[in-house]
Amino acid sequence: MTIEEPHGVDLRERRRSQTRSEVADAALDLFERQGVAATTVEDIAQAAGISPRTFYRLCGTKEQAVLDDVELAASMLASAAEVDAAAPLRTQLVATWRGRLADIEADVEGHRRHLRIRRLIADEPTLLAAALRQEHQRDEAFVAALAASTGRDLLQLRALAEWLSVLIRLAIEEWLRVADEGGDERLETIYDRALAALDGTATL
Amino acid sequence: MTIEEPHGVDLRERRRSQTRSEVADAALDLFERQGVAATTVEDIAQAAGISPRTFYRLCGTKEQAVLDDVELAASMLASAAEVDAAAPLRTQLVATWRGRLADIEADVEGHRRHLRIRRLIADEPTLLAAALRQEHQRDEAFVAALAASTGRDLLQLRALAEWLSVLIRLAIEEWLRVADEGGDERLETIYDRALAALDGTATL
DNA sequence: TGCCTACTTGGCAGTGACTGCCAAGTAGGC
DNA sequence: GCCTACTTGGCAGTCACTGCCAAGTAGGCA
Repeated sequence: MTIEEPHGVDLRERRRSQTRSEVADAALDLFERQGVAATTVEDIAQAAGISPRTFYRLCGTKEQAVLDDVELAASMLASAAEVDAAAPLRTQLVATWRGRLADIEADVEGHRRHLRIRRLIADEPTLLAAALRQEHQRDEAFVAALAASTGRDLLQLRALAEWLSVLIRLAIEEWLRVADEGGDERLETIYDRALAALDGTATL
Repeated sequence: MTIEEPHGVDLRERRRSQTRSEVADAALDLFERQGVAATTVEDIAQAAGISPRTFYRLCGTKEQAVLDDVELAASMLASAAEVDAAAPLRTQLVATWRGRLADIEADVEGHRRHLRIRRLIADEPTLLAAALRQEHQRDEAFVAALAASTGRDLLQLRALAEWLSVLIRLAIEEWLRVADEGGDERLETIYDRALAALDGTATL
């Protein structure tokens, strides 16, 4: 069992994530064209050139097919690990994320895709539910990671995690809104506006 | 059409929500006993003495059967309408909700049920997804109501709504945690702790 | 009192998501 | 060129959910 580990893992893994992303493309396309409800798994599978059975093994559900790619999750966990437990947490995380969003914006191909998915999520209730759940899991993992690396009070960490999550969501949703109205405001600026809005909450 | 409106609407409505809550009880019971996945709609319908077809008309989905009852939604909208647009919003809303939570705690029968549902949500991914989606819709409606009654900047209102939503979620989840560990801390106190944690975020 | 009509209920049939199981490839490592 | 782990696809089954139609049911009215 363990002996065979280093077989062709990398190669197979690569192939796997290759088809995985082809499937995601096919799904995204069909969802945009016909809506999620009207798109069957068979449609997607056919468009991606695999069998429905394989689709399920690969993606689990229709929704996950387009959602898994929205991987801020890894970023979030990474930022939890990098944190300096002795210094102010919020400041560090806010700064980290400003950089992270700049990276996202820099990858034009990737962020265009990201926006397409976000738009879809906003329109499709079943996608929204799946996305929210994913986000929630991400937040929980984040809290766990923060707890591990800082050892602080759980309620406070939860508050911090949810707060940060709101900040990012606000920024990205505002980004989508701006983009859909033809604006070209930079993501970083939008992020700063979102931050200001969230902080301004105290005196609103 | 319009002539028949005042028929026996109230009476029928009453009957309807009567069976509706019987169904909810049956579902809650079965979910706790066997888990959501292992419980079929037919099980619930049978336990509630109705046909599956009627179940769907009444509840829409398995998950909604237990979720609809978690109606903080009305409260939230009400608090948006009551708001004094000239005074500081956050302060008003925080105060309103302290009272609202006190009411919830006062209704012992009701809050025990509420905790059961929350516990279930925490354990059952499919319920979680549905609950999150419901919460999201609630928040959007809240923003719309706030916008209507205050006319302030949308991004700020969104930030405020999400912030408040986090506060309430933190409080209720902490409440569940405390309850499950046998503590008997008052909900109001927990709410204050959650508020402090969320405010403390800025300097964490 | 008994009909009229709007509304409710339940059954039936159909679609499609998702799963476990089994058989047929396929591709590294010997 | 075989051996073996892993991948793929098909098949059958369960169950969520929907539209349609037929059979109640309960107020309101002659």
